[in-house]
Order: sequence, then structure tokens, then C-alpha cells
Amino acid sequence: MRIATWNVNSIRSRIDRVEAWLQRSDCDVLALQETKATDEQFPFERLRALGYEVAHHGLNQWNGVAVLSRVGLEDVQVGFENMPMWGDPLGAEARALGATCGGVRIWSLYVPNGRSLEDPHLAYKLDWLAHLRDAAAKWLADNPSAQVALVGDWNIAPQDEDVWDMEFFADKTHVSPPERAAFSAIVEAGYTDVVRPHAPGPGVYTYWDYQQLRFPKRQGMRIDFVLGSPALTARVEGASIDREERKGKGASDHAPVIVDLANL
DNA sequence: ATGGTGGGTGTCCCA
Repeated sequence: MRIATWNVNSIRSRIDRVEAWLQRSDCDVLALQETKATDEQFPFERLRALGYEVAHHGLNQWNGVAVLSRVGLEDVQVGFENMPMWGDPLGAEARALGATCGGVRIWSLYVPNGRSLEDPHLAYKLDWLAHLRDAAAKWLADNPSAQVALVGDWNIAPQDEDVWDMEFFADKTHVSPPERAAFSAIVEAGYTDVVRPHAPGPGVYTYWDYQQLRFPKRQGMRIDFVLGSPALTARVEGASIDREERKGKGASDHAPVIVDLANL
């Protein structure tokens, strides 16, 4: 079974690319982030026509997460337990969607962007991650052999090699100790980065800013991850980052991240 | 040539 995650940065502007990618990638499950669409605007039919069941959660032009599956899609859940809210008026943002696909509990996650070290959005991001940790720990406590994949755009570079220049990021988010601690807490709760062993760094990234010619200059960040529960991690046979998809006109600023699981 | 972006409900906000 092949699963993947991809921040598409607007499904409406990227639908041709997503269709073409699905047609060539032999993917069974694809989690999307930043669909930037309401459910009404989401192109369900074009994806169903490719053989996928589709669950989407989108409230407005921001955020938005989806799960596509051709191996079943059951028990869809919008948001995780006690997920923090944001905004005025206070409300849940469309940042987490769970679904069971082929026996794997997939969570498509779009972790809040902290914006800057002084911004209240950073505290929101840390709180959101702490509650995700609590929810994910409980899923494993309830069933230690559960196959769970926490996938998506984490907006964190956990190691120094995950950014192109630590000096550039010295006063920026994504690499700060509190953010890295929040990521580590989820790892310590039992979830493993299953891609890194198959795509070692340095210089291996999943995101390149549109600005400043970051992609051709190979100045990226590794911020999109697939974290597997122990039972899922045991099934991983390979993984890759589809850097080719970042090339050319009309690319998302993120590349798809792909994981291959042994059949049961 | 020392600059160079691209989404969205757009002339501002968000990444």
C-alpha cells in the first residue's frame, strides 16, 4: 500500500497537477493540506473520477485538509479531541481530518504557522501540537497495535539539517527550541519519522519558498512528515520525496512525500 | 542584472 501527503497550496489552482500526479504515482491514499476551499468549492467529482473516495474539511479560503483513498475510507473525523480553537470569534480551523483507509488510521494535519517568535500564533501552534500529542498518545494507549499515520505539513524543521542555513533561521520560527520540543513530544509518544531513513539529509527538503529563487538554489526546508505508530512503522518498506513535482510552472511550494507499506 | 512569488473572498492577508 502506498500512502502520501502533499500540501497543495490551493486545490482549485492545483487540480490539474494533482490529477496528473495521481495518474502517475500509483498512490492508494493521499492526504492533502492547504486546499484553501470550502466543501462546496472542492473538486470532489474530478478526484472520484480517478477512483478515489474523498473526504474534505474546509471552512473558508484558509487551511483545508482532505484524505483521498482507493482502499476504503471510513470513520471520518473532523478535528482531534480538544483541538485548540483560534480567531475572533473563536472557532476551530480546518487543520485536521482523520479517516481509516485500508486498515490505517490516517490523519491529514496542517499545523498552524507560528509566523514569528513574538507572534501569538506561535503560542497557538505550540498549544495545538501539545493537544495533538495528548490525542495521539491516547489513540496508542487505547490500542498499542493501532496502525496510525500522522501526516502533513508540520511547519517545523526538527533538525538543523532540515533547513538550508541555520544562521538564516536564527531568529525565525520552525527551528525554535519550543517548536522542536513540541515535535519531539509526539515522537516520544510513540510516533516515528518513517521517511528520514529512506531519504537522509542534509540537503533533503519538502518545501521551497516561492520567493528568492529558493528552489533552483536548493534552499529548502524539511517540514512535511509522515509519523508512524509502532505497528505502522514496522510495515514501512520505503519512502521518498517527489522533488520533481516542485519543478515547472504551476507547482505547489511543497513536494509530495510518499511511503510504501508492506501488504499484510 | 546583486534582483527575482504566489495563493486567496485581493489594492490586503497569508504562507
